[in-house]
Amino acid sequence: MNLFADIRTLVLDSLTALQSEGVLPADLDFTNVAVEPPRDALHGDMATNAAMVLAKPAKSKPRDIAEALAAKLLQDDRITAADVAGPGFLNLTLDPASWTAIVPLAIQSGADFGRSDMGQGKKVNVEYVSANPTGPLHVGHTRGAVFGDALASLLDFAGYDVTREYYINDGGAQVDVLARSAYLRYLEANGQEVAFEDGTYPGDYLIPVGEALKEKYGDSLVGKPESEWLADLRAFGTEAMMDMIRADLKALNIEMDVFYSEKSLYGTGRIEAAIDSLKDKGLIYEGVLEPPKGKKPEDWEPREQTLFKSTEHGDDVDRPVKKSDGSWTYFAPDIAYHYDKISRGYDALIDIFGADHGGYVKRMKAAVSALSDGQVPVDIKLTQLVKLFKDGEPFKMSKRAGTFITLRDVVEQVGPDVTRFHMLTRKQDAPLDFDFDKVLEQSKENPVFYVQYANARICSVMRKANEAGVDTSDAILATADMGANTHPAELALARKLAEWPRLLELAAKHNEPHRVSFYLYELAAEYHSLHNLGKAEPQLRFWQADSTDLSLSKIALIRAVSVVLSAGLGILGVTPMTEM
RNA sequence: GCACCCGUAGCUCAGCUGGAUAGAGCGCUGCCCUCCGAAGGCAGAGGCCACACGUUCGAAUCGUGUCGGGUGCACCA
Repeated sequence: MNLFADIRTLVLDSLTALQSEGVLPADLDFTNVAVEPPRDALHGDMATNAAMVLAKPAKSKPRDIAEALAAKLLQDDRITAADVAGPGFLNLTLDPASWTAIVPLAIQSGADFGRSDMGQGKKVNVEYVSANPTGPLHVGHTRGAVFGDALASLLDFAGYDVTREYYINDGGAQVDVLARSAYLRYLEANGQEVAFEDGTYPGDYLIPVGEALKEKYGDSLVGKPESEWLADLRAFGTEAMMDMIRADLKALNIEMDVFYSEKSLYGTGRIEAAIDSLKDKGLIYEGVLEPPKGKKPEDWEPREQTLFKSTEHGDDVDRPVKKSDGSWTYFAPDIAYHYDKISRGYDALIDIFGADHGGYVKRMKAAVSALSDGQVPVDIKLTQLVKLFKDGEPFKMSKRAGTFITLRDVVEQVGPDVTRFHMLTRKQDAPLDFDFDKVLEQSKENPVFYVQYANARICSVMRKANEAGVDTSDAILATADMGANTHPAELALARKLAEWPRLLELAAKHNEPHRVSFYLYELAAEYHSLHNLGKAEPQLRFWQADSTDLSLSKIALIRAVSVVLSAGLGILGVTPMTEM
């Protein structure tokens, strides 16, 4: 299915043959031999660097190896030309049928076209969003949510066994604040005037929580000391917030497999067990940290604490797991949480954090490395900020000014599809501009639209053909003769389609779903280009009134484009549009 | 002060495992609708890939350093 992989196999086989013939020495390492699309289409269909990679170990000239390899490769039916170029590149031209053979395959596979087994069913845990359960999700969370979800889908498509997980930070002081804030709203619901001081959450979203509390408790908690209601309200508030967050995620079509509670780690001995595990490795000690250099806090004083020797696993300084009063730091339950993930048998962990957690990466990696004895790789992806624009003007989020932009605000204004695609048009670690007007613009300036438009155009052509009485069902198209697709622009499109399985594996290997977005844009561009050629050259139109066979041949090609667009959009979590 | 991310066309950004003449969109200059959706396409101009050194047959890509921008920096979460 992956033509590039097929040809690479052919190249390796040929090299092996050359070895047995004594042309090449026997002990060669082929791992760096690549077969890839050339940058310039004029160089042919595929290029291999085999000769240059092997020249030194084989102690011969690159061009000599290339010549010998070329002769071997030409014996294969699929290879119609093999030219040595530049320092020793071997440019291969393939029989057009090799490319167009991808079309019926794509149509038969449908939404599964490009699925890979590279993951070999390995268990991967992708943790994302993990926002504190103290309020609605905002735009910053949106990016992490979309990125994490698309990455999870991508890995699933690449053959991994993926778990989508959310870590609920319901164990710290911030849920006490939530409980107190909810209590104020409860008093309000009971007719009292309240003031929201610093250190409380004044957001409107707690008003219904206050009313629900009145519903449940009547006025029985009014005037009671905190000790009588704090624990109950913490649980009540957290649950209410998580309901809201789940609904927010649902609005973006995100569903988690696991919600993991931080609180569930306390009082169960699990934090202690994780720390003990580190202690067994000699990585826990009592000590005093140096003050941070260059920026000495006013109230700094040396304190003896329980520390994790994270420096032994690549961190810059050792990190406290207990505060000086003996209680756990935030880091301790996080260690326990990752210990739990490891013990659940994952082969790899991926954490997606906001950019403001950048300082947390090294210690987390150190912890996982220590806990798993370096056996479980953890990749931590930071998602950069989203800059919001309206009418080309930037505007800032500010809780105080009341311009607190929530995930819900964004999705309600532009819809989940546009939100998701646009958030994936940049690498996750580069800042992203989000202009409420531009993302809705219906022009090629807007990649979301451009890709959707290509699919809509294809569907439109097929509708036209249908109206004329041509059966364009996939069953028919999959058997269409591809021989009529010989024009360079048609072959270019087929070539682009053939890149899909390869691209997908690369995107999955690097944990970079944005590559899918860029590929889809390029594929759409190839399609639009061919579509327009039909205006000047009627023989390139997809729907040929005087020949059903010809029409089916050409429509099969673009149906395959639609299949790949749909599969790619599916990974991004975007619904393909059949008309606009 | 330290750590992490970033520096590619006027602007916003791609660029794979190091590979050939570094790509796209916007903007700019022209052109293409009696014709499958012009919501599109084609062509042109525009680059010291921040800088320096190193590794290499070969560096935008890898390494080190410098400069510039962003973010985070005990006992918060």
